[in-house]
Amino acid sequence: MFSKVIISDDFDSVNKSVLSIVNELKVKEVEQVQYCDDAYLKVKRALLDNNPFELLVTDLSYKADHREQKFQSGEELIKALKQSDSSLKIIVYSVEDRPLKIRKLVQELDIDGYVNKGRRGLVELQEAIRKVAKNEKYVSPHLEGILKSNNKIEFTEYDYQLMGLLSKGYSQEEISTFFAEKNITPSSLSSIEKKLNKLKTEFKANNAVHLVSIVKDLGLI
Amino acid sequence: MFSKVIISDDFDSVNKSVLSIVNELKVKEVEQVQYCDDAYLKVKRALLDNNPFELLVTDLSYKADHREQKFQSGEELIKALKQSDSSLKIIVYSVEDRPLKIRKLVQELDIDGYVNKGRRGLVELQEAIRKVAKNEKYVSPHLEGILKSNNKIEFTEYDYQLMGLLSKGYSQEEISTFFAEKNITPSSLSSIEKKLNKLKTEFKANNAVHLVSIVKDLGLI
DNA sequence: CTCCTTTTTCCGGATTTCCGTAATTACCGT
DNA sequence: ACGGTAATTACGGAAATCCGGAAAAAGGAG
Repeated sequence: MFSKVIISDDFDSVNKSVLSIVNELKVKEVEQVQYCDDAYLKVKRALLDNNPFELLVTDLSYKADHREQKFQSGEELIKALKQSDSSLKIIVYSVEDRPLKIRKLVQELDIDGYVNKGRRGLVELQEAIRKVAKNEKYVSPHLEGILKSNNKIEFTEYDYQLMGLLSKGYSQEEISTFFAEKNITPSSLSSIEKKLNKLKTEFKANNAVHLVSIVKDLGLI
Repeated sequence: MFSKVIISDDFDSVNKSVLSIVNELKVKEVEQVQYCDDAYLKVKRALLDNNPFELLVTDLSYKADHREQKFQSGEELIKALKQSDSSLKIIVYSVEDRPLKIRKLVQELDIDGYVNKGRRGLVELQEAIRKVAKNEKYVSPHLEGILKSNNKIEFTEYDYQLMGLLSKGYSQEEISTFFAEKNITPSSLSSIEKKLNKLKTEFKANNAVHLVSIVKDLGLI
């Protein structure tokens, strides 16, 4: 089992109960924070002190408040930490259950565990910590399926911008001139129509309104 | 202080820590549930047994799972309970921070307290319980402002349906025939255009896509 | 019932989106 | 440099939307 763990979650209600189940596991040293930046600083500090954390349990979304933050989300935090300290294990504990998001975390960012907050979230989290301590991976049982499904809809930076502008009320022509100004290709009205069409068939949308609605629900924009 | 309290939240992580802070308040009898239906049944049962609950602390959104539920949300639960037992005090403990939703709860459903889950949520919740026990009302400090602002955009059932269909990919003409079939007036294409226009100016939207995007962000659909 | 106001419907034209096809350009390997 | 393929752009017509104004219907007050 781990001997030094850090917990990061903005809600005190979650933080508190996660702390208690980590304590049940007889972890000697446990710290908890409510901001990504604090988590980052503590991990870095411990590393410099030659007494590094072995596990980070973190949420994904953090409410913004008066405190200015460098890292706005758990994902950013993880990216930064993965670069500097590859030995730190990471378990994400979040309500997020959208396939694309989770797949990105597990496959690209290579986290060690993903536990979905839910009715049995704490139980699963305890199980996850045990597994990860044994160098195994863990993903909430009801989510494992979605990682395997080769749902290979790829959503590029271009798509992201396009849908973003559309949802902000830009007409297709306005998007065209916008792209032209920023030297983003393709920028012609025709190309934008084509791209939109492709996205509409991919996401089975009837029209632009529907498409934006779907993409928002999937959390892609 | 209360002597009999029921806590309802689908996440075990939240449920657990809410329980602990209620216990700190020396409440004799505390029960907790993870489904709205269970909360309803327990409250009703206790009422019949002449040993009613005095306070309900509940979340608003409940994840659906395998168990079939009569009440899908905390709001539905509250509506039902308010009808049958007017003496039961209710505090909502939720991440929801959208003005319209909260105003509805506080003003229409007449709940006794609204605590926003956040970094100091538990502290606020304890304060809320103390106040409500003294027959006072409580709303999280940072949210009080939004209740006063006379932001009187009213969103009717008609608007709700209209925007819902639009976001599901219906064309305006399809919505027209749909309304005609269901005897929802006005149903003519022109009226729908007019209504849409009104909503567009109200929400400062450039077009239909923009409007749906805004309304989704506000949580109105 | 009559007058007046509001709501709903009808209508016409401008604009935008939608959709297929054709022309042009860019890219790549040989 | 050349041919071939893919990506981008251009274009034209149909459909949908956007936007006013006017007609018709509904509702309310006296």
